[in-house]
Parts: sequence; C-alpha cells; structure tokens
Amino acid sequence: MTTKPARTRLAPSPTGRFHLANARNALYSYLLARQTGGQFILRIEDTDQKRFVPGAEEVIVRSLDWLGISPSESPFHGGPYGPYRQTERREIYLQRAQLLVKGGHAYPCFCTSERLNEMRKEQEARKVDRVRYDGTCRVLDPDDSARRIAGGEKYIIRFKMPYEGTTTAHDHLRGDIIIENKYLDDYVLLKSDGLPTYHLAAIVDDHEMQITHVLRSAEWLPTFPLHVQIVRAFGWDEPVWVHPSIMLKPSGKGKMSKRDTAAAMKDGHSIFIDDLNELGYIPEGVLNWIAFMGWGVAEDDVMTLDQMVERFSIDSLTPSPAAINFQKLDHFNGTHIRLLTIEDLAARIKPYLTGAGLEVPHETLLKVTPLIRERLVTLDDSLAFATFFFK
RNA sequence: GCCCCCAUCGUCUAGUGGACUAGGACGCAGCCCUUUCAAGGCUACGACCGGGGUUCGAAUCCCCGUGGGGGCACCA
Repeated sequence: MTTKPARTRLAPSPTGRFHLANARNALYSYLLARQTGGQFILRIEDTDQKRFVPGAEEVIVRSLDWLGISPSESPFHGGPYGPYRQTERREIYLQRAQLLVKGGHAYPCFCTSERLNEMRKEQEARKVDRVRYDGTCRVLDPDDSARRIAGGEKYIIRFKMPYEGTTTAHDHLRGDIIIENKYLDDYVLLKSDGLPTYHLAAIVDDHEMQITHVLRSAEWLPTFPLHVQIVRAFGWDEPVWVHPSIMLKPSGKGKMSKRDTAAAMKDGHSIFIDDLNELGYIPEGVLNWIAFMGWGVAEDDVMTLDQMVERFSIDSLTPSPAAINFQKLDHFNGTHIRLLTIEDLAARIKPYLTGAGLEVPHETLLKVTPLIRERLVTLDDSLAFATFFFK
C-alpha cells in the first residue's frame, strides 16, 4: 500500500469502565496506524473534573496492553506531542479560545446558570423546535467584555454559530452530512473553571497532535458539523472523519444499560475488557470478536491481529448499528484457543488451576492440555475439565 | 417535539446496475466421525422493510413512507 502514514488516536475520558466500543475504536485506529506505518496514540480527555474516576486511566492502558494494541504515545509512554492528558494542556486551550474570540468566531458569555435555566424553561414553554442560547452576550462590546473579565467576573467562551445557512461535514462512511445552522447552537468552548469542553479540546488536540484520521463513535454525529465549523474557524485542515456505528444490546433495542451488563455478567459475558480477561477470554478471541462488529469481511473471518493489519480498510467499515452477539464471542474465543500451541495454552491455563488451589506440575499440565483443549470456550473452563487430573 | 444517522437470513455481514438460483460466519436442526461430551466434516432451514420512479435491466441509483437507532448540558 502506498498510503501515507496515518496518525490515529483513542481519546477516552477517565469517567467509567473501558468497554467494547472503546476497544473497537482503539482496534481500528491501531490497525490503520500500523498498516500505514504511522502512530496510534492515547489521549486522556479528563476535562470533566466532576466525573473523574481515579484509576480509570490505568484500566484503559492495561486493557489496551492486554489486547495487544498498545499506543506508542500516551501519558504513560510519553511522546513528542505531549502532554497527553488534557488537564495538563489548559493554557493551550485558553490561548486557542482567545484566538477564536479575536477572529470573531467566539465570544465571552457572562450569563449565569440560573439565567440559562430560565431561558431554557421559557423556550420549552413556547415549544420551540430547538432550545438554544438566546445570544445575549453575543452582541456585547468586546472592550466592555475585556474590562469585565479583567475585573474578575466569571465567564465562559461560546462559539459564534452562524444563524443562517447550512454546514456540510464529510464522514468517510456516510458522505456529506448537511445540517441547517439554526439547529446548532452557540456551544460552550471554555468552561468557567478554565477547562475546555470536548468540542474545543478534541479539535485543538487533534490538530496539535497532527491526527490524520479521527475514528470516534457515531454518537458524535449530531455535533459533527459543529466540530467542522471549529476547524474551519481556526483555518486548519480537516482530518479524515470516520464514525463507526454504535453498538446495540443483544436484542438490538438500544444501547447497553446497567441492567443489560448485569444480565450479561450472569451468563459469563461482559462488555468490559477487564471482565473479559478475568472470565477467561483470550485477547485473540476478543479482538476477533470486536473487529467484526461493524467491519464487513466477505469470508474467512477468523483472523489474528497481524492478519487484520494486513486486511483492514476504513472503506469496509459499515455505517449501520450492530447488535452485540455473545455467542459469537464464545465461538471466536474457542477457535483462537485451539489455534494456540500446547505450550502457550498450558501456560495460560495454569493460573486458573493454581488459582483454585491445585498443585500443577508442568509435565502433567502439558499432557492434560491437549486432552481438554477441544472443549474449552474460555480458559476458565479448564477448571471444570482438568481439575480431575490434579490435586 | 425537533435534528441527524441507519435499513440484506434471528444476529454480524458480502454485494457498489446484468456474473444473484442473493454468498460467508454465528446460532439452530440433522447426518458422519466418536465409548460419552466436545472439536472437526457434510447437509438443511433461513433475508433484499413497503410504495413509487429512473433503466432494456435494480438488493444495488432517486423520491416518499414505515421501522430502528442516536443526539438535543459550563458531560464526553
């Protein structure tokens, strides 16, 4: 392939667990980078301090390592475009936001949340199509605003969305997405705590870190035109935007909820990577499973990571939502377990056996492994089939 | 409510106007192999959401419905 090296990124927020959708975006990003001889980087989007979960960052990195798709640049690995944690980049965002204000693309807003709430209520009562900021501060005199800021008044910075016209954003999988600007809003770019919102931070960082392909969840589609507007306001080049489909619960009715994840766990399944590890799934199986939720391959869909690197293409990603299928996870896992050498499989089984308090001599284990490998769906199953041979 | 996205077997998908009797995989059913259970092999069942166009010809292009999903925060 003669493609230029791609720089891709995974940009999770450390606010929860590392799940399937994160892993899939990571996988596709990793595949594209490796295939083109580029870099896959990890950036932590921790600008929401209220929702920050301690330890979440570590789980993300551990999950990526376990899957075998580690980033080459991250808060933990370092790299030439750091820092890779957004709270450590606040000066950059402030500076860029001020640049937009100077250019007339953004403005400071002094409205209190109380006033905003009232405004919203009033608009809802009027049953407007689109509740949005009424523009009070949009027309303020810049010098007055500067004085108020200098005087210590609390403020935020909003993007100045055109009231008229349309915005066309190009998604690699769906083509042009056209929206009338009146359905967009004067989105907040910089919060009163001085930290940016996603809209500003992601756009600035993707540019600063020279990301060539942005792969992110389709949940971003509604604000996609806004992001394109911001890129254009800065006068920057756009990356290639790819929004893989969202993942639906097994029934196909909506996204996974707390209840759905609990139900899955009862059956020995999970959408969380660290759970999958503990349940005895192997990275090869999990990777294969997530790869094909949204990636259309004609035949031969059992693949190793290296084979995926060879065959991957963002052109063959599908735009429609995919329902999670745990039976397929079991199938891929069992298949990949059988692809392992006896030595490799034995080594992976061992902790499960010793963890159950069994004494496991290596010689015996090597003899037993071929006997049970045909019936393993997970490594954990070895306990049920092999306990008999040990004491 | 408004906006956006999507639409092929139960599920994941191949298919980019004729090679489609619509292919593969999971699951399901049966058979073979096998002392049993698996694994493996074979076979069966099983889909182009509906209606209009365009065209000699439409799963494939366009429009309208319908259905499903997502989004409407100083969250990402």
